[in-house]
Amino acid sequence: MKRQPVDIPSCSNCENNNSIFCCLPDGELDKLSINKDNNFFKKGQVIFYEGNHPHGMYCIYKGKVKISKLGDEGKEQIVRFAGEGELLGYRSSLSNESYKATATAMEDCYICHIPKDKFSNVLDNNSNFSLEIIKLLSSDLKKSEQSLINISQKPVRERIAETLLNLKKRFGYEEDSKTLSMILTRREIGDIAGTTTETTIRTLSDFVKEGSVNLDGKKIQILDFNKLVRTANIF
Amino acid sequence: MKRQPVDIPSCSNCENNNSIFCCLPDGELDKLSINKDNNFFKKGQVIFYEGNHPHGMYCIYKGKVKISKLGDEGKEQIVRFAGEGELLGYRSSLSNESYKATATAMEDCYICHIPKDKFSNVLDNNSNFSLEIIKLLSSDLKKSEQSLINISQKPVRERIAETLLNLKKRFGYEEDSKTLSMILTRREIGDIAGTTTETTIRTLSDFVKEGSVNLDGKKIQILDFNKLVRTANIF
DNA sequence: CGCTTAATTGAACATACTCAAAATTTGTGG
DNA sequence: CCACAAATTTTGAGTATGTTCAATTAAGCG
Repeated sequence: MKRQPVDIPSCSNCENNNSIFCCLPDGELDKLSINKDNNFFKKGQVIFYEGNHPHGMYCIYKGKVKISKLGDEGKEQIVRFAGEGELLGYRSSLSNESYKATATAMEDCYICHIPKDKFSNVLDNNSNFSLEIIKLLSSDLKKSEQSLINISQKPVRERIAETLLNLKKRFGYEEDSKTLSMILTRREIGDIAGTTTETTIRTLSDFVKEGSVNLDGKKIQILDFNKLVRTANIF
Repeated sequence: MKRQPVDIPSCSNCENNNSIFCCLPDGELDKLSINKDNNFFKKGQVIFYEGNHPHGMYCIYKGKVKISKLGDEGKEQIVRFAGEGELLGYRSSLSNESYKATATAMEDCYICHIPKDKFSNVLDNNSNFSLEIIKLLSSDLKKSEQSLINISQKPVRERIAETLLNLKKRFGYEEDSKTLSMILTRREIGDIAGTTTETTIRTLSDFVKEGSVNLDGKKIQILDFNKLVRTANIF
């Protein structure tokens, strides 16, 4: 597979305006653009590793990324996903710490890198932007605490159902309005839900038997959304 | 039990200088003090409930507080503890959201309340302070993600051992240099480690048999710290 | 195609939970 | 300070959920 050449616009012309930068005036955005560079990552490639040191932060221009941590026995736990317009690695960079997780490209990605000092400078001079970062962190923390309580207290069956629903909410369907557009291995689904590959497979095949889901290789179709909500036991 | 009258100093004279406010110049600290008020909470009383709405943030002047969330079946998960000089409820307040957890006094507490607008104002005008808040959130998020992976991947025995070690690190020993100064019920220890009361009791009594711990009612003495570290399987 | 990786299935097993009952501790009012 | 009620701790037995390990089949990729 060859790298597809892509023209990367300046931050102020970036079409990913769902991003956290939208609260910044154009002048400030341009400051970020000055030293940014754009990198191509092929599907499966690692953007940064847990334990290594950051020199700035990444912003996804195109593609999807998984953020994961490694447990003691080498088992992976997927912490979250990041999509277009989202930031990666800014926490470690701002706190001057090593990366606390590994970021891996889930598909071919174009990802901009912004040097730490530029980012810090903009942060210092725009309290609105600081507040956005604080809100972002709060939101991530909320989700992490919710995952904690889910994994701690809910049975695997409910967690896997909820994982499918979250994938739907986060990345939506393909054109057929039922196939999850995020393609994951069974192991990765288990790594989100906090269970083994085998249990994931068995549970998914239960869902098929029950008619809430259809499987076509790695493609997962949600046939009965409400049933899956009931299975997930969400209120 | 009667409320003990206590003189609460202005924030700039507060002896809890381990707090996040230390990066602020005195003038700014005084702004926070203007509208703050101090409240007494008896052991066991709730400072705020998950789901309710914040009007500002709390700063602990004296005492210890537990932060917990309720799972679907009503089982509690203790998310973290907060001690003197630490902030509570600032996330929800800054994000204009309801509280995502419940805060309960673990002992008699004096806790200051600072109105939202004062806090926001100081945040807007002190980028150092914003950065401190960002670092604080990053640190909480890091811990939450670590707990997630622990609960997901480690056996109960290791988690309970690690819980004891964390209680030691966080709150230290009494004068005898071996009794944990944080007193918890067996249920609460389980609510941290993500397990049941019965399993907690059985595991603690295993530790006693193995000589790493001694139990005296709710008081827990750590007899062999290194053994406990090995049990916790921490590197 | 051939090779590597992923998915699937089965059976045995272990960890930790549930439920029930008894013993102990703690808190409170008199 | 005591007595009683309430809460907590403890123990036991049975059990379910989910893991582990091994073997087979299918899919993806160069």
